[in-house]
Amino acid sequence: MKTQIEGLLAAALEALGDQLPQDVAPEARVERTRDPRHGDFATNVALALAKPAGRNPRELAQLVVANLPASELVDEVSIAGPGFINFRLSKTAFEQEVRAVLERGADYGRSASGAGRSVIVEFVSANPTGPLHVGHGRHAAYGASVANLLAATGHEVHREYYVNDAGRQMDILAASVWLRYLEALGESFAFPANGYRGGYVQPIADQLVAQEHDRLRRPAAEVFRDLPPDAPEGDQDEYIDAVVARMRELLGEEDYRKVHALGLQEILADIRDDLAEFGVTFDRWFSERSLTELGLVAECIDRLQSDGHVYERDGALWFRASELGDEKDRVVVRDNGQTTYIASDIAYHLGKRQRGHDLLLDILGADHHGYVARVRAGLEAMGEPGDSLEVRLVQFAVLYRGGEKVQMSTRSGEFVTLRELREEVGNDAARLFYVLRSNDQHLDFDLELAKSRSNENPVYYIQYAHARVRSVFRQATEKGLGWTPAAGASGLALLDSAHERALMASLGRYPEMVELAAANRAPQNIVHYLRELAQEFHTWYNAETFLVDDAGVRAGRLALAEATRQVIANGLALVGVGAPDSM
RNA sequence: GCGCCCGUAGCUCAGCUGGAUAGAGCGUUGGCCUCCGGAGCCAAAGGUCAGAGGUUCGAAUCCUCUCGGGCGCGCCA
Repeated sequence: MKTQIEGLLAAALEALGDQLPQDVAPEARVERTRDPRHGDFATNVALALAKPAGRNPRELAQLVVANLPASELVDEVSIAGPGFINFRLSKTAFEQEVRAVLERGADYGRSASGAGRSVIVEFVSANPTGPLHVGHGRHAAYGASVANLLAATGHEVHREYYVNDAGRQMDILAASVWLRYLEALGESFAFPANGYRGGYVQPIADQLVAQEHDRLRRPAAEVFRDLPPDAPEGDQDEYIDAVVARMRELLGEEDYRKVHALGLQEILADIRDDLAEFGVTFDRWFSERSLTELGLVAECIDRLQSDGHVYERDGALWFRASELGDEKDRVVVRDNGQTTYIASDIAYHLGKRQRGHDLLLDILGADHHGYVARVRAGLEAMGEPGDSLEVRLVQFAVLYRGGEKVQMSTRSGEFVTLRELREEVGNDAARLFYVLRSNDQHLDFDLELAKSRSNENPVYYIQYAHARVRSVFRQATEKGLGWTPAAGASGLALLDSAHERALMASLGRYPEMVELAAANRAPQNIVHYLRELAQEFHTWYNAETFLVDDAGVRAGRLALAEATRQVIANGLALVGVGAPDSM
């Protein structure tokens, strides 16, 4: 609808030709009005052009209006306030839009505005050292919704999970698995303070027992001989690193790798299943280790070196990030010869560009904001545009049960997992609650509210509207009242209540909402829109009976109801929430 | 100390990249089922958009400062 108005306006400006400044000011736009008394759409072109044209805005507005081509879509054009041009659309325009919803079905709201643009969305990317917790759930829901929005607007979208399988945390996981294995075989000792103590480690250790029996068993006395003290007397980090080193020494690299791989494989499988059940899938799980194994990190460092972007100091190799917008220079190769995560990240992001993606969209935790300048500097050093990287930060989610905050601590292994949350409140409620708030706003996630079956809960409120339409159609069938889209389309002309007109107008806004939400990476726009749409539907439902005797009116009302259902279903799909036939 | 994010109704939050009289939900108060699903609807009350400057036809929105909250500032990822 908006595009059609823009078309009319463009024609008018064209007709005026050189009577106006050549360049239409970029801030000149066609927008929805907020107040229905101002019609349906308004444009500020006259205001925007007044200054460059050196003319009175109202006078300009009259000129524009006089040159607007006639259209059956517009009932009235008026000039208001300082020089706004208001358009009141015709009933025909609204009916046409409802027909478009019925014709395009699940495709209604999709556009090609992003066609030809390839976006790689990286999200979740949680360390595979344990199950996902509720914070990761927010990343998953947000990232998946944004990816859906981009796909719906025609972008070519690639979803990726970066697997941090190369770092120290993974070594600690391997050690934790092995120690639980030793315990299972009867060794006894104090579990390291900084090891992974969560219950999920045990089944992996048990599997190791089943596979290897006691082949990897070593006496505890040998394992812990002459290690530095653990916390609280000593340093827990130093201690756990010593345990890892001892493990590698006692098992040898091959068997060490075996345990490491088992831990990684099991936890990743769990994460993958968890996300899949949550409706979140990836096109690729990208291994950090593969970057090193394929020599891409080394290649990247070579390039930095030959282009003069690095220097040596204190035995380490430093990247001149501060010359490219970062706060300080960063170590890419440590004094022990190991590359740092920054080197991997640069290689990884460069690879994303080399794979042909125009936009690299990273969804990261708010605590990673310092990382942005680093990677951007890296991309620029590699000759890639810094603005090809876009980062959206997701703020923390805090769980509440009723009014009580649910305490969590990763350290003790006492955190609520995403799986537990999903089992408690259901996937639909979880998906919707996670994207209800703007990503850069802290989220208070109330478990009781998410479970409640009342109008406090937007999930049920929106789904209920969808189910109600289905129910009405079931009733119609039972009463032997048939309905066809064709009959519905012609029946629309018979609808003229304020509720019906308002509902039609809201349906027509959907494509703009998708466009907007995609551009702003703001799935909450869709949720809020759906809530309003459901509200208008419920209001209409209470005010009017659909299954009336007059076949024409009945067909029209069913058409409008069906179109509403379709848009609700389309919108819910974007945020990964189901549209049930009954509840 | 420096950097990033946030501050909107009693509570939880929207606010369409600067538009016309700032909106929802909950909560509070008062109404609506012989009728397609009451998991619903209608109505009322509730605001110095943290504060102060600035930019302009026009600011919750953009800029500066102040106050308050969160998060960063490793040869960890």
